[in-house]
Amino acid sequence: MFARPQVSVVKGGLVPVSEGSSPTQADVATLAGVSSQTVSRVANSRTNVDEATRGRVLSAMRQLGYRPNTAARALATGKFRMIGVISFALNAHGNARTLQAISSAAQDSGYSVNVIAVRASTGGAVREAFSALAAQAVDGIVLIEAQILDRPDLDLPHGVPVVIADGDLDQRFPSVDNNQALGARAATEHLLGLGHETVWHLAGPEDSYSARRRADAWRAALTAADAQVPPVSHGDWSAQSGYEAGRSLAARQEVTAVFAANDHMALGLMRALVEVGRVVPRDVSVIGFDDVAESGCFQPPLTTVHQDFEEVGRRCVALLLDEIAGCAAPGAVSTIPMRLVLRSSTAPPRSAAADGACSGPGDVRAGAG
Amino acid sequence: MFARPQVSVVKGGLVPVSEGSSPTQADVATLAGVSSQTVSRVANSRTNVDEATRGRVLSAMRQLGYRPNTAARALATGKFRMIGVISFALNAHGNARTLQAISSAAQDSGYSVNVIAVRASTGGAVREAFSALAAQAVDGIVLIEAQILDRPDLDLPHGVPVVIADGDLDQRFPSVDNNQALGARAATEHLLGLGHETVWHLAGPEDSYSARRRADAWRAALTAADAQVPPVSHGDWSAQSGYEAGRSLAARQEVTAVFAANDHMALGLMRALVEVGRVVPRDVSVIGFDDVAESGCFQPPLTTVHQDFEEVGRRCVALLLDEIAGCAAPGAVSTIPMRLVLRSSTAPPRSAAADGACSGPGDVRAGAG
DNA sequence: ACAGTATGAACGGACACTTGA
DNA sequence: CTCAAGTGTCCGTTCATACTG
Repeated sequence: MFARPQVSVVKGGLVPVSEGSSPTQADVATLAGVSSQTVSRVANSRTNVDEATRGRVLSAMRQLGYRPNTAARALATGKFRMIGVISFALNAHGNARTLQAISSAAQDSGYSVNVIAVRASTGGAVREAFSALAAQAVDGIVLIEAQILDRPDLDLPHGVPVVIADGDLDQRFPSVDNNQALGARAATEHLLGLGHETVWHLAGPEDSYSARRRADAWRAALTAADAQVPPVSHGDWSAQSGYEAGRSLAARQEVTAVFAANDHMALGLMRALVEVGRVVPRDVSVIGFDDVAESGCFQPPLTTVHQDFEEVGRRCVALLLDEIAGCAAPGAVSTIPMRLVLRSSTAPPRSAAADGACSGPGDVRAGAG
Repeated sequence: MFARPQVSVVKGGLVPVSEGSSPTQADVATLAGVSSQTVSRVANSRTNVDEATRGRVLSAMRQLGYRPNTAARALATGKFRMIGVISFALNAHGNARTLQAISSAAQDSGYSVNVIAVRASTGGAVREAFSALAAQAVDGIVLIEAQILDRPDLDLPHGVPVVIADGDLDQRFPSVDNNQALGARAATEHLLGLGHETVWHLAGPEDSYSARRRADAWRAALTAADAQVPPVSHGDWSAQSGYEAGRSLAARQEVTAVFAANDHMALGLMRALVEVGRVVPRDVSVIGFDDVAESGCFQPPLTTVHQDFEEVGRRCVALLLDEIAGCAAPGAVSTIPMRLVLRSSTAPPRSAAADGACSGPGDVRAGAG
């Protein structure tokens, strides 16, 4: 029972303790002349503290630059006030915007955000990310872009609240979704409405739920309109992949309208069309998906489907916080509407005006497959 | 000294404790038949544990799905194994990529990442973000895009290791930088080398260090080549702003070469040029900055300066970890090289072949200012 | 009695010592 | 005397409970 070695002794007077390490509740208490218990009450804005006392404590806190130690608080309460976000490719446009929104919303609710960028989609990496880092110091988890869940071996730890953004297929978790089907249908119907006999589709990767949902809706819209369903090409969301897939599309004279699963692939496709001398939208109409900020400056400005990623992020946080609070709706799906943004990359098919000149299959350059 | 209420009693046998809450060190200890101290030793891979014992503990941990409680560990060690990242606009291309890289690198070193997206650049918001959230549960901080630091009233908390990515001007903190000057100079010299009399500049926002550095290097390159320095226009990095600023540029017949401070503004500029019927690169050469993934699919494919954001992220983490470890180099600046990517948006000026036809100032549409 | 405030035990782990071979 | 394992107390907060005026 000697003098405790660590705690700086401020017995004497009102010397502000300003050593290297941050001040503790006890330091504040000493300075304010109250017990640390009272400081805790003030820090958590409890009721039963005298106004004058509260004021003293508050000013002591300010003077010392006191910040409650989150680790200690977390240990004591079992709550971390932190949400985890797991995502592939944070640099992907939509994911980045969603993350930004999540971060803002979390801050507003006094939560901080722990991001994990999963590099490979190897099941192990995801699970490890999940359990190792997130499950521990986090009150809940948002999973963005969840082809992750595709692999059935990935059992998410139960007990930890989870929300899936844009990717769930089963109903195990609440999820927030852009209304992909609505958007894709609107896009397809827009092109059909312009008079195109059918609409081709440049889809996203096969293991992406978003991509799959867009493709399904496209197919359904075509079928509903009694239009033929052409074979789909797949890209990986990148402009480059859109260009590569676009070359075959561009070579087929019968292609007059293409719905690309995102704006960047649409850009690549348009590049491919330019290269073979087909002009958009005169010869081929192109429609994108996402409405990335710069799509209005594409050449030509791209007609596309606008997604509200900010709203997705906000709702994810709201849902997750509900789950954390205990008022969980197990399979709740929150759906965000999308809208078509009309610009200049779509038009009625040329054939509507003058047909006939269309040369036969001899003109087709790439493989007929 | 009654039975402790919380800790589940596993006295009897080897019943795996699988209640709702996660197992503790003590649970593992009980199951393995050792003291919790030994479990701690195994968890931290200390040497002085018998191999057989270690094995027993390890299997007990596995059986229980034990994960050390990060809060408790942080409280005991004073280390959080977490780095904070503060950034404006996470959705901005470069920032997102840097964050992605930071996240990967941090994971590799066993750190997790706490992101804070600062919404407004109001000094208060930043400081609050900084001290309130980050300074607390974090071992160090990476600041991305630091016009933040511009305001002198923002005193970063001392004691917390900080690294600045792409934005420091003073030498208070170690920083990692793309070699903006090199890239901007290369871009300018490339255009000059093609025979353009001078190069115009579409700069980024005035309060961005990156933008400023690029503009400075452009100016220096011009001066070094005895070329006139035209007035600069400013955008906000967005394609839209590039378009708006680009309209004045496009209207001036004397503009034959423009260096845009990023690819998206270059895209907007090209759009503006198209609208007045000037073709790139025949009438005007355009060069961008960033080399965003899709710039090769622009119309025409954009010549630009490639930035290695991944390397920036990696180095930020490395530097920060050094600082945390104590081997800090106060004003260390780590610079990443950039390289020019030649595509199809630049060419010798048209006047080099045939001039004369250039109509006078009467043709200029927008204000001459 | 009642308002406020002080007290001591967790929370789960790490570490400096101490003890047992 | 060395190496394995155990004991005790602290990290900074919260919370239930006991205590003052």
